[in-house]
Amino acid sequence: MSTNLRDVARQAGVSVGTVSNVLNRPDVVSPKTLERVQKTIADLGFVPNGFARQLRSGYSRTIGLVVPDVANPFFTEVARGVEDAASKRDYAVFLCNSDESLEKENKYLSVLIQQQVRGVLITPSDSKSHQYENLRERGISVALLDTETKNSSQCSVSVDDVRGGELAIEHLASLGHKEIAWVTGPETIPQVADRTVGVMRAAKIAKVEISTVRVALMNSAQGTDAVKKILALKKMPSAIFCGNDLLAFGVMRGLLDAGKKIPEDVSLLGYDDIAFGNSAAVPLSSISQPAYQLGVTAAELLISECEESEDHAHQQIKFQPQLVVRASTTKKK
Amino acid sequence: MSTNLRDVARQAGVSVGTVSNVLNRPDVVSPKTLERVQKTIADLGFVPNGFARQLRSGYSRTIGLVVPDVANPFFTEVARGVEDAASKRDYAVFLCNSDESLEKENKYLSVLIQQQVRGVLITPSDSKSHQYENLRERGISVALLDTETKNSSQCSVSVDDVRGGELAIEHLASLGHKEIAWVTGPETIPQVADRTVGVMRAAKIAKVEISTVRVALMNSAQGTDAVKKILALKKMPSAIFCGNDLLAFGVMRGLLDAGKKIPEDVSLLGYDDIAFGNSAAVPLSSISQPAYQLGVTAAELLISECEESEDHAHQQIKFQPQLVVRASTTKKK
DNA sequence: AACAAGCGGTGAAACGATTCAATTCCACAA
DNA sequence: TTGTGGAATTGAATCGTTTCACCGCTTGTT
Repeated sequence: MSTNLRDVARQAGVSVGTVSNVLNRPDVVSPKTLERVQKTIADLGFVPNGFARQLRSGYSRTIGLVVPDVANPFFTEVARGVEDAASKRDYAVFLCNSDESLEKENKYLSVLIQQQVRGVLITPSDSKSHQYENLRERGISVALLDTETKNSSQCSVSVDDVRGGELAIEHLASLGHKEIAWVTGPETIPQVADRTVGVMRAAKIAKVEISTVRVALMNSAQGTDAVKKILALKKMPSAIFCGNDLLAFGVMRGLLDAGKKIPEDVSLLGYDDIAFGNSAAVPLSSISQPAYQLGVTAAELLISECEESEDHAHQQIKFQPQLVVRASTTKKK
Repeated sequence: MSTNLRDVARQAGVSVGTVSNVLNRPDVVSPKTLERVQKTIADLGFVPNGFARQLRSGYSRTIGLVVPDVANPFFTEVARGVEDAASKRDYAVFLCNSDESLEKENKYLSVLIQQQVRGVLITPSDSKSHQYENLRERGISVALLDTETKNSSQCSVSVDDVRGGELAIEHLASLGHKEIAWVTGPETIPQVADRTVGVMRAAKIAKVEISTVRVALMNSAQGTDAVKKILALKKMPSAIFCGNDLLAFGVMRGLLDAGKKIPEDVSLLGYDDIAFGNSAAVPLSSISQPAYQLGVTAAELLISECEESEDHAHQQIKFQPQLVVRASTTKKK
């Protein structure tokens, strides 16, 4: 079979304990021995057996990442951030797509328990779920990703979605728009709910009228469908704000197909500022979130929680969204 | 700490062997004992330690997925396919981004060995690498993803890149283009090399002149940079074919910024047919690959290889690319 | 010379499951 | 009563690490 510690020890003429030290505490081994053992390890192509290591030490070096859908460019960026940060700390990442289904989410959490992950980074698909306590009881750290928590007994990394909603409406209002359509997904999604809060708050202050257009899934196809509903509104809005860029792309296509000009006839604003916004038919104005940074920060926070569990102070980090103006929004005529 | 087999055994008044049998071979245990032990397990909330189980049995239920970059929409789709298929079989997936660096790739392979994955799905960043043999010797199955292998001793799932290159040039030639720029990455990437073969073969037949413009990384930024090189060519080509859509988006932006009209001044053709092609400034014609299907098929193949290692027949599956014509390519004036 | 301190290194005891040869149990036949 | 065979159960060995008490050896101090 594959070579093990004992083989290396025999070959290098030392004890297994010493080889283990070379691996885990190189500083306590004499340089001469260190080098010899390292050479043997390289020669034999030895890689320690993770199970045995973890069995003995009680801890794995893996974390789970549960997101609604990596295919959503925002989460793709987040995932890269998580992966890069974890890799830097020599952690491996399990990728799980919950598709915003609580059932799938729970199934994945069970799998992650079985895999004995050290921690879990999760974007909950639902605001209330008790499963997390179950994980904690088993000694698995949990940190919330792209979700705020009022509960100070856990870490969270989020973007201020309320502020994002405000920023959007403030921008459109400042351009003179008084009737705005807000195209978004189900309110059960925490981010959606928060953005709506911001939208409504800013609308009240700026005396803007909001027509909410609800879609079931926040993807491009549903955006195109939503255009029919928008065109059927009693009064055609002069600006449209979409819950994310995917939705906005769909809306853009629907509008263009319907013969509307952007931004001359209607201004369009997205959310997430994904990379393709620049290359869109009309370069898309959007609310930018630091997705990659979000992932990196979350992973670092989670891992440090895992490793210093004693004196770890839970942190709730909140990033600020930013308005990025491109060609799709302009002054109301 | 958490309860273990011994605790259960003591509590139920049986030996650890019996408890293990209750878990793994309930049929050999007498009904009376079975029931008693199961009740004890439930009472204590006992969950077997996966490490110990796997250490002894030698097998895990995890696979590794190594791709150049999940942030590339093509691989994002592939990853979703892999994840969905693996999840259906109760396997968990480790996500690894090699960034087309052999060094990173090898580092990740070591990590995967440590994690004792059952199999690895990899898109090699380099055509020649011996590390895979190393994995096989350790009993880890390896299947090639988006890469063909002439070696019938391993599974591979790929798309016919040579044909893709041909399709592209045949399309452009049929529109009357005689000078075509081929914007692509390093030939060390197998897909790139194959597409080039197809390009050259079709060009020869159609009597088309190809100017190759090489970039280091196949992303949007480098596409924009490449435009300078294209504009500096002795003779401006009437069509540009890009190694992937990301590159094409960059080229598109560069061309538009330089005042060129697409497709009137120059036709532009991409590769991968990613979802945003439709929403681009000029809807992008492209060569489409069945990315999600590729991922699903690869994962199923790998897992079946892992589980029936004895009588497993290695398969090399090759999908066919398809031309998708949108607005960015047209007849030469 | 005696002793302490420190460094390198050793090897056996965990970790928590699975496995399997050995043992006990029990019913039934001789 | 003894013997037999099969089913149920046992418990020690095993997987490949990490950890830790302990042992020699060298060096420095008094």
